[in-house]
Amino acid sequence: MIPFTQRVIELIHEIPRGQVCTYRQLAIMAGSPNASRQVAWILHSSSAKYDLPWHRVLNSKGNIVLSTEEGQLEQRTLLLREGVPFLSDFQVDLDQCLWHPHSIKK
DNA sequence: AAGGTGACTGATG
DNA sequence: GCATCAGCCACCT
Repeated sequence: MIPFTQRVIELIHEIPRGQVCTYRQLAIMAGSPNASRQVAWILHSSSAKYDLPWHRVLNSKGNIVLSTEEGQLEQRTLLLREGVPFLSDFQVDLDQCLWHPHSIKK
């Protein structure tokens, strides 16, 4: 059985350029709908280690939510460079760029 | 083995 | 829309 963490990491790798995903969505796809905090924890602890496109992961409202200010700025820069549309400085337009891999239920 | 820790989320006032 | 609150869960000490 594939561990939850590895599952999430694989999913993040599948996020296409120019599109984004939410913590919750990843948790759902990884099989634990309510483990969004754990998804965040994974990003926090092993984004560099597994070479993840961590910048394509946002919270449920499409906001950039990082613990550090530098991180926020960096994420915004990376997303802008991929052509992701922003509604405001730190909020992307989920309607336009949310990743739809399969059917996601709410 | 028990308790702590998040880059979270939805409900509520 | 903003602030609080209380669930949530896999991983780390």
